[in-house]
Amino acid sequence: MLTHTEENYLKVIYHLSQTEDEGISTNAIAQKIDTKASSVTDMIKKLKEKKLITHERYQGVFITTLGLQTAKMIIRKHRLWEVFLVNKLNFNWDEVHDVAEELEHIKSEKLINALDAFLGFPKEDPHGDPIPNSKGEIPYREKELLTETKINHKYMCVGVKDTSAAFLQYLDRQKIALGSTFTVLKHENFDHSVTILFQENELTLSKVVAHNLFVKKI
Amino acid sequence: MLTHTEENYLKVIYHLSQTEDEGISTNAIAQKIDTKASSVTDMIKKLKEKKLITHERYQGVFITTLGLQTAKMIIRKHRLWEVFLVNKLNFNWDEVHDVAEELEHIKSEKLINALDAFLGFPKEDPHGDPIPNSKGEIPYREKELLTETKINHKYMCVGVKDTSAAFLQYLDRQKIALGSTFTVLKHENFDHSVTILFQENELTLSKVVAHNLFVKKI
DNA sequence: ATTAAATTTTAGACAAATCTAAAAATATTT
DNA sequence: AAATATTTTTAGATTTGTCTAAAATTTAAT
Ligand SMILES: [Mn+2]
Ligand SMILES: [Mn+2]
Ligand SMILES: [Mn+2]
Ligand SMILES: [Mn+2]
Repeated sequence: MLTHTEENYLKVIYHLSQTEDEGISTNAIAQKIDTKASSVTDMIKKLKEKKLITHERYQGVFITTLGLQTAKMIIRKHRLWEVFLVNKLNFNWDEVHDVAEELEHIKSEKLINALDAFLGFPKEDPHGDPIPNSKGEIPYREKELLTETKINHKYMCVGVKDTSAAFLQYLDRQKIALGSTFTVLKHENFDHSVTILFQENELTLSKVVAHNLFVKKI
Repeated sequence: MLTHTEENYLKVIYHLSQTEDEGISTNAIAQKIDTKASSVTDMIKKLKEKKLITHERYQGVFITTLGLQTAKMIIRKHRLWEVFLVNKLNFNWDEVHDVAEELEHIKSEKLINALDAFLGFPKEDPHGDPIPNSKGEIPYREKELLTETKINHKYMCVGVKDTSAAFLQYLDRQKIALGSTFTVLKHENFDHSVTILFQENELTLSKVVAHNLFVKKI
């Protein structure tokens, strides 16, 4: 049985492993968890003891198959609870993260599977992130960043890379939501901003924004 | 901000206070929490420090107004989550307690009020226990134990005093649920069992059972 | 009113999760 | 290759919640 803290560390290690084939560094983990490297070293020993990760001194951390499976179950819970909050309790997509961060630690297989069924087995959370099924399988969905799109093609917004409240609220103000469709008009070479035709208006999105919006050609 | 443990202690103290006007003894708390008296003494100091209880050495514990209000909010959460599990996720009434024991510690005012609304502002949980509203007001409902009923009157089952899975499963086997109606036929003087006419059959319930069933005259 | 029994508190220890400061190992510059 | 900088680990301390064993206090019994 894992503590909340162990689960939070494992989730961070899982996410860092997604974009890194070398060992995950102590510092990288410390930065994500917002703690000290020495605390991470302590926790690494515990997770290693529980066979969730492997680790050699100074060599970085690798997640094991068990760790991977465990992490995916925590992420499954996090994302299902987010769907519940948005679809059933009318939370906005910028309000769900902190609560889901707590709810993801509730330990009941029956609960999470019943919740999954109650929500109609959703494939994605309110930020467009895929929800692992009860076996830990993650549904794949084609998507690319807005920065990588081709001009004069039509796209649909299918996810956000940055899930911070600040970014989500910015999108709300631009009326951009998951499912929004638009045509890419121009990629500005100078500042890498992207101009789109959205709801009959031209809208220019900065590189920061474009680089955090997942879209799909339609 | 209270820890899960502090909240669990406070809830136990609240419940013990309901049937006791003297101070709550260290041992009584220890027994409910399933811990040692010395641990309780330690926790008493913390709860006193936070003004949730008052305490003089060897004199037992009294809950304060702040402690009372805080306890009621935890109980509100516990019971609302139980309603959610039974009404929305199809849990049986004997399966909800342990999960609710975890869910009650999730800290979000918005969440619990949204859940309350989503459930249609229920007045009682799946065991017939009243749900405090957002102000901490507890709806009153007339009820008495089956042992205190009068013969030849009709009653409706409105609650259980013992909420253990074992008792709830016993009631399931007898087909007795909240809302069930019956006529009291006889109080047996010798063993204090109660015979009722329920669904056209005579059913004799032992003292233990009758003393844990709340009913209301109809 | 003593004595005996039960309850409650204190003292000291331990595991979990954190921190600071210092040491050890690795990586980067010159 | 040596010197310097960075990263990582260790050592030792702190807080929370728990425990055992012993002391203090209250309650019950003789
Ligand atoms: Mn979390
Ligand atoms: Mn999400
Ligand atoms: Mn609890
Ligand atoms: Mn209940």
